[in-house]
This record gives sequence, C-alpha cells and structure tokens, in this order.
Amino acid sequence: MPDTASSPDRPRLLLLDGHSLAYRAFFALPVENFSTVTGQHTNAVYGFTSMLVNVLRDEQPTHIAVAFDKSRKTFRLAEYPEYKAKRNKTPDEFSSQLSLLQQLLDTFRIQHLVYEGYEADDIIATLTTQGLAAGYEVLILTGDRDSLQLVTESSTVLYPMRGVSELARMTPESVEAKYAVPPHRYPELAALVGEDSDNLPGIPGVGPKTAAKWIATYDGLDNVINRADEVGGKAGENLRAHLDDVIRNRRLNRLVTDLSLEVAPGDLGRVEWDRQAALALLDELEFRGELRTRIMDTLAPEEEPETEGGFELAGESVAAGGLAAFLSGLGTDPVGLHVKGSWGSGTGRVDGLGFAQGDGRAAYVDIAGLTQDDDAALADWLADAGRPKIIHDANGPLLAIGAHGWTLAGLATDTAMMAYLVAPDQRTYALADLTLRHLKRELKQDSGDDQGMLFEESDAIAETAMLHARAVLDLSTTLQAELADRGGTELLDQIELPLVDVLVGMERVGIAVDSELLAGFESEFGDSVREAAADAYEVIGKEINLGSPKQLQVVLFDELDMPKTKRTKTGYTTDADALADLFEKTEHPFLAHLLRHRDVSRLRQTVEGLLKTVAEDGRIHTTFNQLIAATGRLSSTEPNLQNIPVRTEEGRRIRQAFVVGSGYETLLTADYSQIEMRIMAHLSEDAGLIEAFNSGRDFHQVTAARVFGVEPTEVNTEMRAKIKAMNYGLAYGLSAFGLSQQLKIDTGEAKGLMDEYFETFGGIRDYLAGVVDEARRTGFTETIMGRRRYLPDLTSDNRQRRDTAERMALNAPIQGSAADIIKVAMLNVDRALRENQMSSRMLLQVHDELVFEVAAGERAALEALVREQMAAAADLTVPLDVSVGTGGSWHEAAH
DNA sequence: ATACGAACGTA
DNA sequence: CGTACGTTCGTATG
Repeated sequence: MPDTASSPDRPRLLLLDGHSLAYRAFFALPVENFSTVTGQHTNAVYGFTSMLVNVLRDEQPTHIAVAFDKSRKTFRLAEYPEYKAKRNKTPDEFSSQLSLLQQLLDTFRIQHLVYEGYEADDIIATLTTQGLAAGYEVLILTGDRDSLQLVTESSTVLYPMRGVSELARMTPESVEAKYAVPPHRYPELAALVGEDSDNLPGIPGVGPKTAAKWIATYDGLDNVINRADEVGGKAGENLRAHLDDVIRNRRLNRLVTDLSLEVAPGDLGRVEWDRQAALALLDELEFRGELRTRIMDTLAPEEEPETEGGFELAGESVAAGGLAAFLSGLGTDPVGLHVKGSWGSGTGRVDGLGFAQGDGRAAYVDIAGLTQDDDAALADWLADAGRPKIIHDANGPLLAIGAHGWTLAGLATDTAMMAYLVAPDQRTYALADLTLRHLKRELKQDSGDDQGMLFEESDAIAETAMLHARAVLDLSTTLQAELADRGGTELLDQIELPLVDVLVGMERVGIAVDSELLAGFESEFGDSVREAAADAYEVIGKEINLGSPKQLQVVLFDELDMPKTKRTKTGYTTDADALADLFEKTEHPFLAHLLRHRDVSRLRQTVEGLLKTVAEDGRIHTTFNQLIAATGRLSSTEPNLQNIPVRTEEGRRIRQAFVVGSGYETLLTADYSQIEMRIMAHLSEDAGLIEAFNSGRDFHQVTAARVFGVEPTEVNTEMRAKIKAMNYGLAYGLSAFGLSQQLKIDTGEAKGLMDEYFETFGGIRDYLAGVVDEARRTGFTETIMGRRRYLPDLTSDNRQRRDTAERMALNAPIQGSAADIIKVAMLNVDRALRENQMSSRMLLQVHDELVFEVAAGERAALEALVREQMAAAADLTVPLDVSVGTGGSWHEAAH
C-alpha cells in the first residue's frame, strides 16, 4: 500500500490532467497493440484509464475531476506566439481518442472540466487552491511538471515515470530532493532552465543544478533577476543576455489559481458509475481482460445502486408427494421455468425446477426427491401444451428434460431468444446480463430480511432457481414488448421458437462416425506431418517450431532474407496466401514443405478433435447455437461440424468418416444452389439476373455471357471464373481491390470488371446502394422474414467503422434471408416427416445444406419430401433450386 | 491458469 | 481493402 496517511474523515480531492496523461499514454503504449477491429485507436484511452483506475484504487479519493485543455488558443499563446510551437501537430490518432475518453468518464460519472483560453493545469491549480483552503487533501495526477508548484504539505503531485504504470509521489520533500528547490520555486527553476515541450527556451548552459544554486544563493528568482549583474561566469553572461526569456518563461509557467469555475471542490464528490453504459463502452473499446476486471473491482466493489435493486421473492420448496397439487394450482397463465441441471453433446440432466407465477409466488422442486406420483404429475404438466412455460435459452434445458424421459410442450417464449432477436449483435444473453440490460435490475434477491420467504430453512439452490424463474417471467413481459416494437414477434413464434425442438432433436440424434477410419486418417496425416517437417528442417538445416509464426518470421525474413509480407500486429504475416506469393517469387523449397506441413497438421488436428468428441453411442453430437450469429445463421460447436473440410480432396476424405448409422439405409444431403444470389435476384428485381436463374442454365456462365456480351457457349473458363468471383463477392461488399487480389489481376482491371457487371445488372447496383441508404435511415437492415440487424456505425464519423458497417448492411439481408429460408425448410421438413410418419431424420445443417439419415425404404420418399419442402420454403421471383445426393457417407452423398 | 492474436476450416 | 462463424496453437500475461 502506498503511504497515504491521512485522517480518515478528511476529504480527499483527486485532480487529473486528462490531456497530458492521455498524451503520455499515447506515446508510451504501442498503438498497434491498442486498436479495435474497426481500426479505432485506443492506446491513449487505455493508458489513461489504467492510471485512473489504479489511483482510484490506491488513493480512494472522495472527490474527483479531470481537467482538459480547451484548445491551443490560450492566454499563453496570445502572449507568446511561439508557445508550444515546436510541438508536432497532434496526431489524429490521438485527437479521436479524447472524445472517447470523455465518454468513458461520463459513464464513470467523473466530471471533466475545460475552460476557454486556459489549460488543464490552470483548472487544477484553481481547484487545488480552493480545495486546500477548504481543508481538503489534494492529489494531482499529471504528466506536466508545471504542476509541481502546487505541491504543499497537503497537496501531492503524482507524476508518471516510465510509461503509465509507475507513479512518483511528489511531496515537498521529494521535490526538494529532486530539484533542490522547494515546490513553490520549481517554476522559477523551470523559467531559468526552460521547457522544451512548451517551446520555452531557457538560458544556454544553465541546467537544473546551476538554476537551483542561483535561486538558493540569491533567495528566489526575483533576486536573481535583480542582481543578474553579480552573477559570474559564462552562465552569468548568458543569464544577462536572456533575461527577457526568463521573465517571460516565469510569466507563462505561473499557473492561474483564480479561474471562475462553475464547480467547486464540494461539487466533485464521487458518484456511482453508470455501469451499463460503461460496460457497453468498454465492449466497444475492446477493453477486456485484466483492465476490465480492475475497473470492475475498483468501481463496483459491491453493489450497483443505479439499478432499481433486485427481485422480490416469495416461495417455497415443494415437499415430496405434493407436486401434483402444486402443479394443478399453477393454472394456465405462463409460468417462468428455470431448469437447474447440466446439458451438452445431445444430452443432459435435470436436478431441479424453479417456478415463478404471475401472482408473485415462486417454488422449487428437487428432482431427486420426487415420488412416482410426483414424477408422473410433472411429466403430464411438462407435456401439456395448455400449460405455457417460459424458459431462458431453452435448447439446453430441453435436452436435459428429454434425457430424463420427459417431453416439453407449450414453450410460450424464450427470454434469451427474444433478447437475441431484439439485438442480435450482443455478445451475451446470459440471464444476469439481460436483467441489467432490459430491466435495470441485478439478478439477485432484494436485500433486507427474508421475511417474504416461507422457507423453513435457507436453501440457496432453491432460492437461486426461484430467483431465476422470477427474472425470466419479469423479463418476458418487457422483451415481448420490445420485440413487438421491432416487428420480430412473428419471426419468434413462427420460426425461432418452433426450431428449438428441431435442433434439440438433431443434437440428441447426432451423426454416426467410423472411428476406425478416423483413427486411420489420424496416423496417415500424422506420418505426412512428420515427413513435411523433416523435409522442411533439412532445407534450413535446423529444427524450429513450424507452428510458430514468430520463429517462422526469423527464418523467412532474417535468415533467408525473403521480401517482407503484409504486416500484422505482431510482425509480418506468414499466412498461406503470403507464403504462396513468396514461393512464386523465390521458389524456395522450404516454403513448399512449410505449406504442406500446415495443410496436413490442420487435417490431423481436425481428425483428432473429431475423435475426441465421439460419444459412447459411436456418434458425434454437436451443439447448434441459435443465438450467436448476428445475421440469423446457426453456429455449431463441440465440435464444429459446419467447417469440416471439403475444398481439397485430401481434406474431403474426412467426410468419409461421417457415415450412416446402423438400422438406416443411407445418408442424404440436400443443398440450395446459389441461394444468396437467388435472394439478391429476388430482392433487387433485376430482370437480367432473374432471367439467368429462370433459364435453368449454369448461372455463372450465363451471367458471364451477359457481362462480356457473348453467347453463353462462348464463355471460357477464365471469364466464368471472374464472374463467379464477382457473383460471390457481391454479397460481401467486395471492393475492386479485393476482387483484384482474389483473381490476381490488377485493380484497374477489377474495377473495369465491376463497372461492366453493374452496367449489365443495374438492378443489383441500385439494390445494394438502396440497402445501405435505407439502413442508414432506419438504423437497421431487414431480411425477408423481418429479422433485423441494427447497425449504428453506419453513421459513424470514423471511415473504417462506417465502411465495415456498410458491408455488414449489404450482407445481412442476404445472408440473413438465406438463414430464414433454410430454417423454414427445416421446420417444414420436420413437420412433413412426422405427418408422413417417416423414420428418416435430419442430422445436420450447414447453412445451405441439410444432412439426413434415411430409414430403410424411405430414400425416394425422403428425397421428394426434402426437395418439395426446401423449394417451397420461400416464395421468390426465382426458383429455389435444390440438389440432392445420397451415399453411405457424407463424402459419398456429395453431388 | 488465462487471454489474445494468427491462422484456417466452412458457407 | 469481403460477410458470418469456431478451433487450435503459440505467446504474452498474471
């Protein structure tokens, strides 16, 4: 702990010089390590915040303010046009951070002050003077040494040494020890020595030593000036020659202590921070990890009174044997249901259930203590669609309920799902986050005594489960209204909620794998890895870690002296594209071995990962996450079955290990061809594009023919490849540069190609431009099923952020509509399978592809059903083309 | 132990 | 200087 001896009741005022501290941080922290994905630099904000939080933690001030310079036009500049003239123009990368910093201070509810014509120092000097007069202890955190003149027995300057992590505690003693003058004489010394950073030249040949000696000898600067004649030596001559400078310096470095500020120290008392806003801003700045925790620990040690508190709870544990009576008393109003348990990999376990009713009552049921009658009653209630349940993030709980042998019907809504549809870009939809985000309440019981509780004994598990159920029920009302406002109710009710059951079913079933085949691949790829590594080592004459970009950079760029590639944050990229370029230039065999090593290492690692996830039933049960992708797509984890290799034949072999399970006939895959382009054709109403699809011919060929003005039969491979790249790139907001990179043509040619394309398909150009315009106006994009994505950055004044948001706006309706369509198809296929009492089942979804396990004798019927349902999932102005393949493995079922 | 960036797999 | 994801590894932090 620092030495902060002070009487406990003496108020402590902390004053910070925002400008000087942020400026220091800006140069102390490497900017390349501190910028967000959007390109916003944050090193100054980061460094300042880090210092601020440390000092808040260590010094525990009762009052606080941050002062900023208003502009360069200060009274000092007016008096001395050269003031700070040498200082380089403030970099834009710095200026743009000041407003972020002030936003952050706002969320911390820390006042920041400016005063026209004066500098931060002057504000601090004024407040220090007032504070000291009022009996405060004052702490000044600044990177400007002028403030040392403010040091007294009751006021201390904290001055950053080396970077931003160490602070020197400048007391009268330490100032005197360091500069050999008392604090109030520091500016006298500075006037003699000069201050480079302010462009205040001092006396040549006079450093702090000489200056201090003079001040001591003559008792102050005034006397040094008055008796300048008496000062001997070369330095003395210089003094007489530069007296005017000295006098001017002293005038300029005297801080103003009597500004008429709108606030006084008494107005600067600490206030609770705006936790929500702060966390949102920290997210935006991508401040994670250690600093974020430090902020949390320092600014929110216990509770956050800005929320309206927690939840009221009144309830009890249901005793064994009493469940039937309890459940029948629940009635037909929606019940908040919290499932306590665990789940994943297609299965789960229920430990307990928390209930919350609309009348405020709650209850908890411990599954372990159920009688047979209880279990039966619960099974009935759960399966009764007339007893509506509201669950938070129901997919996992449904797995657990299913694994217990129960079925759940009547899922009225899902709070996590609603929150996702309201704002699909959020990182988390955890219940505790949602109560804060949407109810401004902490997920905790209202403090105070437990009088409302009917517990015989305190049961933390039951209390928590009831609390969660209560929060879910409360949240559902708010979220329902928010979602209705955003036009998402139908999407929820018609698509997302019904899809939960389908996905849970797919996860539960899983897909069969041939583990022995996988094991064979593992050793095969392993051999290839060793070979490639040995070959690579031989070329360079030593063994390095080929998986370490850092070691690779040394070999490639230092030892082999290859041309530098594109920069990354930490050096130069060694990605496959760059290595391939290098190989073209140098033909160095090391590169070939390295690329080979990369490929086979990845394949081996993919196989190893898959093997680890094979369950006891010989199948892999992925988890489909419905609340991750902002566009509405699903994602797949543990393992990710949506990125199994397919591009190269070697990788594609891995799909041979995904096989039909015993008792089934074959696998069937069905995918939409060019669904995103079809959606573009539909949304843009471009006649040429629509016609291209309706012609039924090869789409890329036909569009290429149109663009190049030739007959489709005259389209050669190269022409088709170019237009194919263009077709695919359109939905991503492809630039001429990007296209040129991909096609390895120059930018001019790529530009010409794009112009030609848009000339031919004007509807596409107009549509893409219109999407962005509309999104900028409304703030969101929308898919054909009304799924919205909000993109506030469309109006950002940061060009990079804006450009990124524009590409998102281009892509979201297209990718999102495709996601909508395949979700509808999944629902319809699932329904049709049940209606036809078929045993075939859906196993996987890979964005535009569905994988099925075909029951004996159902192959033809399933194909017909799938084709029909997938094609009918949306009514577009172009047909939805579905291609189907079957085979004993995923590989063979390709088409 | 944990957290992040680089790299790379899919649509 | 093309969108949307998830996983692994190496490396830098604590």
